[in-house]
Amino acid sequence: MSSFQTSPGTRDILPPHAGRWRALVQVFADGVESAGYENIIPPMFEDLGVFQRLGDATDVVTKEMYDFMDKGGRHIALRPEHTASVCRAFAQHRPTPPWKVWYSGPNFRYERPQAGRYRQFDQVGIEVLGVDDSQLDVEVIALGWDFYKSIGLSNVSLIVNSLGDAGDRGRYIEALGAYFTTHSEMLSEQALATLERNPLRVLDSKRPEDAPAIAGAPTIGAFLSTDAAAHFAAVCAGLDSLNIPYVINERLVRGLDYYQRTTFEFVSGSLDSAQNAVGGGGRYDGLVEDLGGPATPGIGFALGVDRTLLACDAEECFSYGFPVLDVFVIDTTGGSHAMSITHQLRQGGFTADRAFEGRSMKSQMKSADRSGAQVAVIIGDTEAEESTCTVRNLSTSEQTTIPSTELQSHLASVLGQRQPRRHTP
RNA sequence: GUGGGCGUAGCUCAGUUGGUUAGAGCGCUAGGUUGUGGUCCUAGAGGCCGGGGGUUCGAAUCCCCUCGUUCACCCCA
Repeated sequence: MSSFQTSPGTRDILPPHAGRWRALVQVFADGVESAGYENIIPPMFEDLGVFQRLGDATDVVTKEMYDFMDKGGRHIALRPEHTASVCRAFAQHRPTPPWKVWYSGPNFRYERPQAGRYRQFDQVGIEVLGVDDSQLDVEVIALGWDFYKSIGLSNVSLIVNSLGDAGDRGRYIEALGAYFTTHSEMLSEQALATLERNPLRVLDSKRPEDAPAIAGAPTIGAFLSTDAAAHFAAVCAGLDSLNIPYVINERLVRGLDYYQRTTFEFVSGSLDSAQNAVGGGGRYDGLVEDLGGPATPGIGFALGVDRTLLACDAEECFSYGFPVLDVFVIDTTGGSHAMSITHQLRQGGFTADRAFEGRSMKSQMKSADRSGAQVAVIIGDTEAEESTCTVRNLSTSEQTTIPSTELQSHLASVLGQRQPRRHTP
């Protein structure tokens, strides 16, 4: 046992998993960039106040924040999510709306780790600021939906709801609180505690004993203003016209307090754990203003990278093959030929590797085999003396010896032409 | 924060009612093959049995504490 291990809720993403991870982010980036979204990289920590705007009643703010005083006496917090940072960035830099951005990176929440839940966890996501149009809601949801399709996930369902405008939400929460209070004898102890902080969140309880009370609770639909109801109907109609299947669930309330109007969640049917929500988002029209910016509508979503990959494992999709080399260079004369040949091949655009420490021919051949290289280039005493090299096809075991000067052109004819590396001027 | 399961080699795991020097498979290294991989054979390296305390002549094994991990609640991606 080594002296140090990763801190609870964190882990090393090792190869080959890290390669698959990066590939997933790449697919996401390609998808949203083709829709006009540009990358934003906010800092990993901010003034605590930025995140307190997420809501006093959310656990994310009240008990899960990684916060500390820095040496300058500032109260700092590691970001628990990206949305608040993006809105802070908008308020700070005032870019011209519409501002369409995407991000990818780690977030931090102090929770007890379990399946699909870590203290440092990665999300990819998008945010759009400055557009109040139900068609944008449809675009955002569609981009999330299309991403899951593009990595091969089929067992993901989309759940949508509307929380109405700020006023609707307030009236609904009031009615909900009144209802649960009169039925408090039907609620679990935990649900009663939740009721104190935020009646909306009681709807999230997974405890069976709370189910009857929740089933009889008033639903948000009846409280929507004319505007909010029309907005939601337009979103649903848009999803219909794009043939994106969805389920309306009036019990869907998202975890952060800033959501208004459209909210949605992507749930994997292949994850039997409690963490089956692989992504979620919604509209947050008041957040930029809360952070000191101009009144600006906003909408976005975040997808959990870990959970998405867990879902891929369950559905056996988005498999990742480790990168295969073009060439493995074997040198039994001490290694200096391998050093120069791999360097030249890499400059010529070939992927190439070699062994070190002057190992035996057999050992180097094993390394070549494990590397997955298509051909081995072999330099032994004979080749060194004659300025030749032996090129061996590792799948057919055929090999020929050629003059060293013809190596690159020979490889190009065997493996196909490669683009030489160029240096940016 | 609350509750349950589990910690033995790099990995997956055996280990009898407590009893000498803790094992296997895979992986790794080397040799069999005086320049040639994937199969096969042989050998080798690699363990504070998570950590600390206790019971005992004797503890991987029993007890307590602790740390880690895992699952659920809570909450969330």
